[in-house]
Amino acid sequence: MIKTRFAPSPTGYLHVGSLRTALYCYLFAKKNKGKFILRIEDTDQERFVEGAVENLLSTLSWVGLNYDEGLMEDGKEVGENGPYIQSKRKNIHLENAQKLIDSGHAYRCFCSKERLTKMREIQAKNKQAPMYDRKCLDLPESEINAKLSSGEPYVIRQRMPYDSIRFKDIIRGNMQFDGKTIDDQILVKSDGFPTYHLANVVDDHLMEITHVIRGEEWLPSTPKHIALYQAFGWDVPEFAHLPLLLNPDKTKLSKRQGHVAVEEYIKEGYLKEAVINFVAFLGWNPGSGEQREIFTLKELEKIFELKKVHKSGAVFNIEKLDWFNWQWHKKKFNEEMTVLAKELDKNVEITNRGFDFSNQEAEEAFLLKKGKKLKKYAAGFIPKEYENTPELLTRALSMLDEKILKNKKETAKNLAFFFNYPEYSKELLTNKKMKVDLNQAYISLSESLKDIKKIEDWTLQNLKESLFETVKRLDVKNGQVFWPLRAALSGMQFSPGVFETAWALGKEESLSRIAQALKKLQ
RNA sequence: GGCGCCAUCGUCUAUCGGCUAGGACGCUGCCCUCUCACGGCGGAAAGAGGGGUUCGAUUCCCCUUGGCGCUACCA
Repeated sequence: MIKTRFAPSPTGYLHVGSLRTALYCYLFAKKNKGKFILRIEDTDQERFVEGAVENLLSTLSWVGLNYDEGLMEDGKEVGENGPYIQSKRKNIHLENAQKLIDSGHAYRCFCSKERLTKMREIQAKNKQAPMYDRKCLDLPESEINAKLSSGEPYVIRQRMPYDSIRFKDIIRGNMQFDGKTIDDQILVKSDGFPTYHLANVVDDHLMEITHVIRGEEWLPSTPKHIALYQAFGWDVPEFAHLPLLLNPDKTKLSKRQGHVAVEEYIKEGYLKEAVINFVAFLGWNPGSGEQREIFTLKELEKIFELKKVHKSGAVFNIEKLDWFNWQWHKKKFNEEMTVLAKELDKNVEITNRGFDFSNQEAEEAFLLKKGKKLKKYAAGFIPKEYENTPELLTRALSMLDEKILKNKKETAKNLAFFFNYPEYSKELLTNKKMKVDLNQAYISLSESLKDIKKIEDWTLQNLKESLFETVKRLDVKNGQVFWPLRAALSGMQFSPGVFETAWALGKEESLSRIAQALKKLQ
């Protein structure tokens, strides 16, 4: 049975790079009908951050990466190989460290940090690789006991075998490291806690992890881990080292160059589907000429292959994330709107341009419901004062679906003109390209005003009919009527279309704005 | 400095030795159109360099160059 694990350390938040690691671990396990487990690696007491574990778990659950074993959100642990919080496994680690001392694969080191620093300085000066000089390797038993009983602090170091170590990485193929260049790793710190290296190996073994999938930054320490497995006499798991996620300048993705915490993206309103989809494609691709890019988690579970993960790092390109987000927003919203439209009108026709309703009532009801839905989507980006006229707000929002779905942060900006008629010069009502001069604008506005005044039922349909009638009567091009009218209604160079704008504003306000525009032209 | 990893458009990538090097993001032209947007159709844009192997290399090997990672009593 294949078993993978995601083993984050709770240092504050879930990093997007970690999210991808977790995703790949999850996908690989799912694809192979294996198990995915979560272990908290909190052996570094100095870096402990309050609330970090909770944060990690809730973020993981937000994206939907469920695990079969590990610490659950309610604080309970699930699985037979617990505890899944590393600090609770301290004794297990220490027992195993002792075994290593007994078998000669590890030794106590009493060197002070000062001595070690000095030693490294000298080595650096001599252009040597900084490595522990094994001063404490062959300390006589009597001396060790004396130091121990006098309470001198010590660490436990792994005695590296100095043989060259080879292994096969699933992603990178054959790896080889010269054993002589590998430092005697500290296994247990002087505070009595194990380091990552010991704890990770012991726990992975005890938890029966078959595939260690982790970031490339661990590649150089993999030989140390393999040496440990061998020292213990344990089976060595398979390794897969994932390429790094990069900043635009190609350095390891960091906080300094943009958002790196998954929760930031949640806060910004990114959809989990988009985040997962985007992150899955950073460093992996279904290959075989597949050109589709939009995939659900479920679909990814079926097609994911570790062997197709790349070797080189991938730049985290926020613009592409935005595109994925937009695709997903659109997809989900359209699905919801289709359901809604069918509910309201059994005979609605779905065209690639939108919905054709069989009756006006259905369309009007649809628009209002759509507006309300969008209000929820853009929650937090709508100024409070707009809530004072909720009907206007709903109608206005219903016309801004694409803009809101694309970037809800600009909702207030897009909404403003509906609520406050902007100041503008009469030139806005003209358009050279469309052959609308001041005179034409005056004619178009006064004639269309005359027509729409007669509309009793202020519906989108009626507005369209009425205004096309105006165009026909004046015998001009659509734009010659619609441009000045849209400009007059919105007071803006860019806005939703005429019909939509007029409909949203309502009859009274529309007539008033047209009248005000006409005044400018007199 | 030492050790290691990596190398196709600006970015994410396809290619299992035959390539007029494909797609996506971004950029851009045109069309649609009452503006913006959406949508549709195009365009510019890539195999780091040098050696091999081969009838033929982006693809396999070597070197160079470049980039990155690790080099803590952090993970």
